[in-house]
Amino acid sequence: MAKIQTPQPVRGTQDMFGETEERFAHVVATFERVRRLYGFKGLQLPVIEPTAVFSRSLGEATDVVSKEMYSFEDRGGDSITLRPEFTAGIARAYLTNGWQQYAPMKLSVHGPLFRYERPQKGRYRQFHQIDAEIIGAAEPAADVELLVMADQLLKELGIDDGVTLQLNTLGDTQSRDAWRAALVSYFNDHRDVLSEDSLARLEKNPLRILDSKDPDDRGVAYAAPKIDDFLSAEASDFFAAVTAGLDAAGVAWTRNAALVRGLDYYRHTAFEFVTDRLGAQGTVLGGGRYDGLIENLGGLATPAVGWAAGIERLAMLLNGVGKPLRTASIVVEIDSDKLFSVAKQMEKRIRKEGMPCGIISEGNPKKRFDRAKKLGTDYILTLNENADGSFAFGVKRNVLDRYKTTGRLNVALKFYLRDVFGVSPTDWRVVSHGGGTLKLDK
RNA sequence: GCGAUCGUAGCUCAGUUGGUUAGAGCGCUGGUUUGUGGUACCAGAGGUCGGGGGUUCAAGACCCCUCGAUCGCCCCA
Repeated sequence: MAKIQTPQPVRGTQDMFGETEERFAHVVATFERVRRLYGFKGLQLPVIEPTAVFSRSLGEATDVVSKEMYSFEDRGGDSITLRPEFTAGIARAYLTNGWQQYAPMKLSVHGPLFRYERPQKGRYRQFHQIDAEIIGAAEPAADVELLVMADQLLKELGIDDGVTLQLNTLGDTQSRDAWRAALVSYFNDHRDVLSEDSLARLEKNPLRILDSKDPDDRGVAYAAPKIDDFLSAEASDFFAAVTAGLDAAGVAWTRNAALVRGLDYYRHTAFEFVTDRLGAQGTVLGGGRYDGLIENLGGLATPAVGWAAGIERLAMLLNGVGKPLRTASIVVEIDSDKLFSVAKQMEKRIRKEGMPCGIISEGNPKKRFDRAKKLGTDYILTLNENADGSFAFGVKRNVLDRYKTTGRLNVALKFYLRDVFGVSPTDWRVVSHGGGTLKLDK
């Protein structure tokens, strides 16, 4: 008989469990809380879109469209793509639902995205992002709002340490085009020193030479023409307004004139929060203004700005998952229906008080304690029977109460112990806070 | 798409220049001891050494292919 081969997971996907999952959930929960503080509305969007949503919005970035999207034909012969980003889908929803009527819109989403790439540190084929966008707002205050929110989010996650906000402007269309032309001619004059990769970039995506990692390119890139020399008065004022807004809000930033975007629809502000703690994938949150995108999708020229951040990367940077909930295990030491029913009632009250709790009553007594210890619960409550038929109720505390949550256990069982067993709340208070054993008379 | 490193039990790994029947810790199962403080004891189950092919008297080890993982390059919406 042939052995059944267990199917393997799809490359670049992950199964999250335990601490990994808790970190992930913490990032999402924090984002959901913070985005509300700034008045961003939530969105739920399809994971699949017509391929045109992305191929049209991404425009000339042929590598990205042809090689790095998960696309397939459905049974009707339509080309469908698993969303590789949020922005294009949001723009499509904005247009097809007539959301112009609500402009300017502050929107947020999170969920899975798919890119057919080689997995590496902090980079998966199915990955997850949080995303925030402001559509229909042309003023620099929108950029500032988004950045202030991002800054607060990173601070609340406790990962702002070692993370810096790098900021640049790509100018408006005229500025950007003039700068790009100057760069092409400059790099053409220095072909001899450019790396092989950068010679290819010169044809396809010259701006990208500026942030090349190749040491050969560094010198030329550093001396390359600067956007500042090509900025129109309007573009210059816009950027000044953004930086002034950040300063006023107390958000630290550094100028990175080499920070660029590969796609043509980006204008003005480009930014990345960067860390040195994630190897080659240093960007923790990135975005910019994409005033040209909605036109690419057939809409009226609509200003928009937004950012996205990889949840996995944020989760990796998390130092802890926040304030832990105190937990309890009830060990019923011997098999007894009466003890089990007492345990059940205690468990219910403890849970109702918001403290996770479970009963352990399988295996020999030693195993029960081993299991309770292994669960790492903060309190182990024991139930046994004394020789005289009364119950012995023990409380063992496994942790120092750094978070002042001792009260919960006390409150959960206070009246139960008093009403059913006549235990005085004072005696119970001592035991629940310091540990010890109580005799429960029926 | 390219490069480097790696793949042995459920997990983390050992396994010498190729040489008897592939090991340990943890976990798991059963039991013993003990009214429980992260350290008891005994026993047991569990491995096509990622997969395929080759070299050899002999391959977990060497060679080729393949799949996967990790890290980097390209790309990064």
